[in-house]
Amino acid sequence: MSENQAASKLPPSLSAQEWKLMDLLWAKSPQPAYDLIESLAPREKWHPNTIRTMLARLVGKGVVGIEPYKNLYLYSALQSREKYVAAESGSFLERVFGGALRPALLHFASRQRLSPEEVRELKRILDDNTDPKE
Amino acid sequence: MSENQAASKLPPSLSAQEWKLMDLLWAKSPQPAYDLIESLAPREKWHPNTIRTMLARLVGKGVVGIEPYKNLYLYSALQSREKYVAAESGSFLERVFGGALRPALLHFASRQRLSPEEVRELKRILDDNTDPKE
DNA sequence: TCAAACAAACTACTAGTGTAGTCATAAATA
DNA sequence: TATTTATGACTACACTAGTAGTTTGTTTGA
Repeated sequence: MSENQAASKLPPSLSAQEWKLMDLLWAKSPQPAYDLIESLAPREKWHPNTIRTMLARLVGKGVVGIEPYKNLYLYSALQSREKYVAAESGSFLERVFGGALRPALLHFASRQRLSPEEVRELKRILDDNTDPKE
Repeated sequence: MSENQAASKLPPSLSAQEWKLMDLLWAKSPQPAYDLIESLAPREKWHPNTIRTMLARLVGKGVVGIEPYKNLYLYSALQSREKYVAAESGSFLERVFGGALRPALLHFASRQRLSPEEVRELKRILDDNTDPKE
């Protein structure tokens, strides 16, 4: 089996918990386990070892990199957040909306009151997004 | 333990596979296992028993109802699809976009070329959605 | 120098999911 | 009626994730 799935098109999916950990690494990499534990343990009420185990598993999956530094290890995100956002969005779209973007947008847009400013921004995005040729 | 989680605010989450099964039940309920197997087994290449097991588990979770009919059972979706769409959308938003709707919308809107008509429709949705007071 | 404290590694246990095999029973058919 | 077949129930097994305990090695202050 291939050890390095890091560069694969299909990144191993992340659980909700793993997202929380990864978010820290996406915000700052590399970091020692200690810092991650300090941030997450109280907030999520996780045991330090829980976080270490998660880290080890993410390293095993090739999602997180590990490098020795002094007497400990530094961990870093190997995959871009964007990649995961795209992958998750895709699988979400597929699962829930059968892959159709429009119903998803409609759902999200109608899910919450948007401020006029947000609406304006979205419209601008929509305009930019429209294929000018048509 | 409570047997009836059916009416709970937090429906048990569905896996991607379970969504596929539920989509059939959302399209038509009730249905005998046979019909579901006939639809899914070839398309998904699942063993009939796999589908029966999934059904049994969904029944156990209170997501699917079961009623005897002649010499077999009919299964039906107990939860509305909308409820699951909302729940999944919420957890997706939370996980990937930290619960913030706007970045999610931006992401989706910029994810794909939209046709002018789609853009128009979305704008209309946005207009309808805007709080008129502000 | 010796013990406390921390890092890392290893181990463990549960619940859920994917996937199906096996068994019992009932129904249909040769 | 004896046999095949369809249904449903029960059992199984691997894998992952959540969650942490245990062990061991290392660092460092008393």
